[in-house]
Amino acid sequence: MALTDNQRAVLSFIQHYIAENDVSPKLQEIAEGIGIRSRGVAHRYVQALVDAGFLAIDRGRHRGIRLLKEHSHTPPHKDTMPLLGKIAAGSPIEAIPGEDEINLTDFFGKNNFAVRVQGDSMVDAGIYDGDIAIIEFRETANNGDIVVALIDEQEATLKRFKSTPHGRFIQLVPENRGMETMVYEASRVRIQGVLVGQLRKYT
Amino acid sequence: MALTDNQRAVLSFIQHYIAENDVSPKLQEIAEGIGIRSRGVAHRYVQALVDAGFLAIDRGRHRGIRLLKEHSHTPPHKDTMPLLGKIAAGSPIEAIPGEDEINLTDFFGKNNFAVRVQGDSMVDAGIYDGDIAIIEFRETANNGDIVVALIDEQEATLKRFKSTPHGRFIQLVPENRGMETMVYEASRVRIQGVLVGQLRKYT
DNA sequence: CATCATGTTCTCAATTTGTTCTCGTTAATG
DNA sequence: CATTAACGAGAACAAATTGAGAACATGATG
Repeated sequence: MALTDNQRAVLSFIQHYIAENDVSPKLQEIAEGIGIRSRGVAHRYVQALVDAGFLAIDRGRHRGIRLLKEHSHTPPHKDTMPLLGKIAAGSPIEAIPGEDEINLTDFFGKNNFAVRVQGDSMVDAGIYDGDIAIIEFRETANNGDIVVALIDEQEATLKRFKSTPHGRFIQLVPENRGMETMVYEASRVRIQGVLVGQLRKYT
Repeated sequence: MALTDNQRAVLSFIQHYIAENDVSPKLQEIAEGIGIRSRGVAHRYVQALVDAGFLAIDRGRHRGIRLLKEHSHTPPHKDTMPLLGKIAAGSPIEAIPGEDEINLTDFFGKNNFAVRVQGDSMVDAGIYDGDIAIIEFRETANNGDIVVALIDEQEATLKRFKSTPHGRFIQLVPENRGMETMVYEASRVRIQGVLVGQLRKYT
């Protein structure tokens, strides 16, 4: 039996909600999630999905919806990529399972976030406009690190970090011939993270 | 058995409290922690968590709650990273769950593999020795693509691809002033993949 | 021991949520 | 036109969940 558009929407909403929150949504939330106001209607959809075999419910229980099959549209989402040491000469490349699978957090570490780089101030370090910078949360940096620095609690910028001998001043050095080093009192600069990697995507 | 919203809140509060203070909270503190006033109610939640197997209590003892399983908030293994559009000025950066989580395969695509780049032949394209190149499996390329090419079934190399007008010859162009373009008969060159992205890790 | 703080058990009431209905609207179809 | 299906709103009810606080038992402490 085929599902109606709204039934599919509800199913999808529930799947995403559970993926995100580990618990099922309430009928009220489902209703809002698909843009209606009536709990009763939401219940009707859920019941239809139960009849169709996609869901089960603990009757009466709050948040009592359970997903049944991985009927879902999610093929067991693979999040890794094989890393080949050398491109095998001769034979067509084969991904040897378990060869060495890398993923984002294994490769760069855990306590990180990503930001899209805007501007050309670091081109000479190989960091281009549009690249994604991988930043580790940290509040301190060593001389020579490339950091995300917040200036006057206002402007965030990616620059190479240098501290003057007595630590009174901080230099933020662009890697771009043609741009000039900026110098601030240490109190005006707050380090938000240190560059640990970068991504680039060619389109 | 599934937990109710407040039961989860209490469990989370206890976990955090213990992580912070090394001892379990008293019922009064639990109550305040989740925004209620009644010790009795707090006790009811704790008892429910005991029944569900998350906690144990030394009956009567003050601060007598113990955590059981690492049922806790151990994320199985996170493979994504938050992508921040802009670094929020002012406040410390917070990872907003679901903000925009990227992972390797989402970002670069599916049918890919990774190779460590050896040599400096592409430095002027911003591809450095030691970078990881993300390659999409393909056997054909367009002029201007950066490809992994296998020459004489022997040597694999990363270069920019150009085909001569009639397709008889293939130029493999390094992006490095000081290195020269290589030209081969088309039959000697096999494309193994096209560069779609790259990673760099700073150590 | 005396006292207080804390844990435990209980009842009562309020609120939230799930469930079942009816009603009206719209669109498609014969 | 009559019929049917899908849809949305919302009322009404039952049950789950929640909150307050009294009363008592027991641990902690000087």
